[in-house]
Amino acid sequence: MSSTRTGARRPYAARVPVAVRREQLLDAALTVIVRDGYDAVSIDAIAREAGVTRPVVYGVFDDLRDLLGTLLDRQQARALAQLADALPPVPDLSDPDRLVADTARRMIETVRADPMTWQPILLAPSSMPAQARARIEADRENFRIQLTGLLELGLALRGGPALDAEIVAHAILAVLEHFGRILLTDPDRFETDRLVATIAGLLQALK
Amino acid sequence: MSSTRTGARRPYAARVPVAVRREQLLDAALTVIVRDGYDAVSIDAIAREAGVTRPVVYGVFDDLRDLLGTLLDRQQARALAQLADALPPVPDLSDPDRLVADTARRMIETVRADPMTWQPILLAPSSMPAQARARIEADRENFRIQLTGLLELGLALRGGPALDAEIVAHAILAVLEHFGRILLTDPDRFETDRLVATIAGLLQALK
DNA sequence: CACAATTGCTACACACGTGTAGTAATTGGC
DNA sequence: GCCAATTACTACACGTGTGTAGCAATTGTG
Repeated sequence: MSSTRTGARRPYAARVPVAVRREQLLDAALTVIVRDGYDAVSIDAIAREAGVTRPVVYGVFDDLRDLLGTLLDRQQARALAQLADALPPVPDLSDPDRLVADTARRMIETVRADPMTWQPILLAPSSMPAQARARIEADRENFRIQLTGLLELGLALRGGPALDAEIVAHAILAVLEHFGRILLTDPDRFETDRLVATIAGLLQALK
Repeated sequence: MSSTRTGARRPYAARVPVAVRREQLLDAALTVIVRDGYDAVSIDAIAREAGVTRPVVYGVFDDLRDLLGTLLDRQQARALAQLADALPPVPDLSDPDRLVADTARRMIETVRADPMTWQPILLAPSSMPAQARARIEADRENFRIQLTGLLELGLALRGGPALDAEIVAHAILAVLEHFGRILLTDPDRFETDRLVATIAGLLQALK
């Protein structure tokens, strides 16, 4: 375990009210996840990262499941808020292609701006607790359903070809997530403009 | 550890030559991975799955890293062989759209036919050993490069719009993998014909 | 400035995985 | 049928994570 050398007493960590410690521990957990991956997450690792001992963590959370669930609540809220900001509140339907391109640009910039929030979502590994995976998956599904609706509308409005909106929504989301992952793992690989330009080109080709 | 009740001697597992045991252990490891995930893989779990004790495993492999590396060799070879079978050996360039649709159908059927092989590749989690991840990623990259070349050729040949072939190749691969994952986790969700029809529709829309 | 509430630490018992030394069962060849 | 080579098992020492009981330091309040 973490340094059980008997004799020298460990210097006390700053005394901090529970509510603050809670946030610190969630931050520590996120840091560990982003830096070392989900596999490295343990009560012990989080305590170490936060500079306290394990009993301090147990004083705030029941166990790792409880802690990660709470973290997910927080990160889910942040991600959804950012996503809502990136999506157009009052879509200007007069130029659908431009609308799509602008929205894509805002989403790219959103991920670039806060990778800590997006990494655990876009790079969510199977080792994540099943409960957490299910909740992320539910959000994803929800987003996909909205996207499907938009597509049906858009395809009709734009006079494009008759396509299976559900499948296309799956495909679009898969592409979004793929490039989201690239933005996280290798941010300099593709410039934002290049990605947006390709989207615009594809839309134009679909006349 | 696994049942250390002293007294009753464990019945001997069938005596088997090393070469056979090696394959059995690889099969056991794959079973554990597919059923319980990478996190559940351990020398102990594999030994249990194979119905032997840990020292038997250590008699065949140095450690877990060695075992998983060997498994990856085997599965990589199987997957690449299946993929090669699915791709057209002598592409008929007279009807590119049909060629793409037929190839897609064969790939879908390939994944459906042998999910055990494809799950560890398509659902490869971050908890996988870095070395193994790197090798799978190298194959993916290789495939993507070939795809990029085909696209440049195809886009020119087909008289489609000028597009960023590299980005489009990324996107296509992301979509392929996404539907591959769906085929594994929820095989009945989309019928093969429906997927192929959507591809055909998209191609047609891109005239 | 003392003291009680709060916060943090040490140390333990337990669980599970690793890797190995020593021993026992099996089995094919004589 | 015996025996030596092969294969498998038991039992141990060790490492790392969990969860908790009991004690120690800190701090703000009277």
